[in-house]
Amino acid sequence: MIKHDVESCAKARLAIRDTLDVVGGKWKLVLISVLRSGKKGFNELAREAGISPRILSKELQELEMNGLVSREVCNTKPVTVQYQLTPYSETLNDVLVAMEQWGDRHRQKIISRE
Amino acid sequence: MIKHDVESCAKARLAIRDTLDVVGGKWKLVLISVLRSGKKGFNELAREAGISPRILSKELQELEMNGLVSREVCNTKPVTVQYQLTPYSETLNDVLVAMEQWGDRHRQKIISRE
DNA sequence: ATCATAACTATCCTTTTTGTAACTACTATC
DNA sequence: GATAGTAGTTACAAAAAGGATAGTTATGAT
Repeated sequence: MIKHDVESCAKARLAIRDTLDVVGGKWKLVLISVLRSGKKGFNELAREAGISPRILSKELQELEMNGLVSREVCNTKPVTVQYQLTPYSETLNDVLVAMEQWGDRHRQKIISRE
Repeated sequence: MIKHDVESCAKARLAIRDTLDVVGGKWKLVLISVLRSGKKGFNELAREAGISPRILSKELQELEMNGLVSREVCNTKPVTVQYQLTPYSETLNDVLVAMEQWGDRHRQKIISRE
């Protein structure tokens, strides 16, 4: 059960702001979602997510700083870099799942009433 | 269990984008969170959320358009308006709760390692 | 030597978002 | 009449976010 008094709501607001600070914005959750299908290279990620390199680079750095994504440089012919989710990123599963489900159902709702 | 193949991930990304379109941004979820403690007037909401009237007005309109908040004009001495969550907004509970918990735990994590 | 690929970075620019401050309309009170 | 409270709106400015394009470094293939 969730409390709705003034004090607990202030806490809730703070927590939501914190979450938004880390995974808010247009790309963070999308990138995490993409990375759930396995580690990816930079360009691969850019293609799959439909994001420009400049933004991708910035977003990945932020995700890395927050411990959600790890960057691994591989000693391949042309140096490649692999990005993958960290174990800590799994703590976001509930958020991810909740948003996926809600988005899906909301879309159904919109479509069905047109 | 969650699938991670290319196809289901594309769907997941779409759903996440949809969700972000509706409740993304700096204020939407915060306002919903504030409104969970009961119906509020315009200025009351502005004060509690720390948001300027201009933004508040815009955000409330969008929330209303998406069926998450309802606006009720009351016939009081100075006309007052009550904003409150709709039943449909309850479908966001999982998202809200997940984000509140994650934000809270993430904060703990950050604090404890400083 | 030239071209291609991977992973970025730099520059420039546009759009979106957010904020400030002032102002409107209406009523009630001092 | 002046002032205050409610619910906004308007005009303007600043900042943040996002995007397009080209360039850089490094390596290997042709």
